[in-house]
Amino acid sequence: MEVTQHLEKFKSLLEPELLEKIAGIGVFKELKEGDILIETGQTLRLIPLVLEGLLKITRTDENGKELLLYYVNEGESCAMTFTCCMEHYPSEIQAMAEEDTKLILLPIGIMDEWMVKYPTWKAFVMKTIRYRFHELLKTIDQVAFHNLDSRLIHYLKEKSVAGSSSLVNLSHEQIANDLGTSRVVISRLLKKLENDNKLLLYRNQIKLLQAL
DNA sequence: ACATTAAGTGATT
DNA sequence: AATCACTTAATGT
Repeated sequence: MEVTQHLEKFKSLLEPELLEKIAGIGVFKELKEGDILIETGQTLRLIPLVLEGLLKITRTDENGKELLLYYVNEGESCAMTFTCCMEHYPSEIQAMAEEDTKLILLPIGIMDEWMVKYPTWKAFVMKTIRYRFHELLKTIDQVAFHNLDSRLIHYLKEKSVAGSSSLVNLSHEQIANDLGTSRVVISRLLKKLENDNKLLLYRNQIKLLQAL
């Protein structure tokens, strides 16, 4: 079955018996780029495990403004689900597929049992929470202690690394959304960076230079 | 050629 | 740094 092959990614993390259970209970789901898995305020009764692709987790304010919190990569799960959805609290974040994504959904009911029954599951849960928390702290750090310039530079570098290319294919608008600001501001900052020979601007594309 | 979307910019708060 | 209003440039049909 398709699910079983994808579970390979979890093989090093979870015991075989557990993997079988996941394959048995889990519901396979595919998201297209831009599809929304969880919206703010929604109560999710399922735990997502990302098999392939990338989920973008954002905070949305009442005006619909977004702020990028972190990404959920392949072989990971959303830490928020473990914490808030276990107790049936509504989600405080939004999860959107950054690219076409395949995932397995597990009912939250299994949590209690699995936590005691499978040490690897407990370790996995703890690990993802710890890692997410770390990522979140990095984001808070950026927001709290750095101005927009350095946040923008940091953001571009991360994108560059993620795509392993000095070319970043994003519009100013998209960047502004991720950083929770307006397009005009991003355009101005980018222009300044271009004048300083830190990067080159094209339509829907930015080339980062060594000087950055 | 025309419409649409992205990016650049001055002025204002 | 945000918003407005407007211009210019690139792209799609």
